[in-house]
Amino acid sequence: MNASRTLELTPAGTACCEPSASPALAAEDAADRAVVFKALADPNRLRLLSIVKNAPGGEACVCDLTEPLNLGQPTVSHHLKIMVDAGLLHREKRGTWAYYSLIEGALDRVTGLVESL
Amino acid sequence: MNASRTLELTPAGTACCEPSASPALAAEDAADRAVVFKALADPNRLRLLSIVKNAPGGEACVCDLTEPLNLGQPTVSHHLKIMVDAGLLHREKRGTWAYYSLIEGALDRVTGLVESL
DNA sequence: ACCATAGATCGATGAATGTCAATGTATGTG
DNA sequence: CACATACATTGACATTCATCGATCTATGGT
Repeated sequence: MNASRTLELTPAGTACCEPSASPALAAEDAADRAVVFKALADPNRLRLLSIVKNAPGGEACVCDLTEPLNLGQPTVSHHLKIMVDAGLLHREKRGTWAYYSLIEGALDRVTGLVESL
Repeated sequence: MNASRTLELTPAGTACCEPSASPALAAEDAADRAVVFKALADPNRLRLLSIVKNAPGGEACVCDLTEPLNLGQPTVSHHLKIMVDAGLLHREKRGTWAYYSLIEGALDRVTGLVESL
């Protein structure tokens, strides 16, 4: 129910003052974008993303990810969830395993967020 | 003395185990990229960046930035410093004022970091 | 039904982060 | 020189975050 770039400016009902236009990103839009960059703002998450993206078949399960990063399983699950919530990764449960894959066009959307600043 | 994308893999002297290659981002490379994404991972910094980028003349001083974001001056200075350290912004002191401007090609370099994952 | 495995979720904890008030440092002006 | 202005730096505080151990929830195999 999200993922729609609203692109609204001056939310119209923010606080009390500053009624006129601001030539910047709207606070809400900035917060939305920050969620995505926050998901990329951790070295281990970048490595996870890299492994998943370049994995054969384009997907990897948690058990494949915990060893190369030398992280505990709960930590890896936590990082993956953050990237799923940010709209970067897709999670598919098959049997006992959970396969994570890069969402189609997600990285292009990130570059769009950068270019449209 | 930084800003050089090293692109080295398997730093060769990390810990003790895992001598073989890992098909992921090297830890050091991931850490370097995370610094840039961390600089973008805050709503107020994104708004600051947006204001600076779209400012007439491509530059803005701190006094122009503290009001539209409703933040204190030390906070704005702090955010700007983070983006300067990340290689996104350039700082030039002219008289009493400090003018911040987007570094040439910085955003393109960011998109490069995303695409080369 | 029992057990093993894969993964998510739940606390806890130490580190990093965003924010501000107070102070410090230049630079310009009288 | 004295004073004001623009900004940086410091210290403090509250919040967020990354990580782990322990536990819970499937799912599969015997």
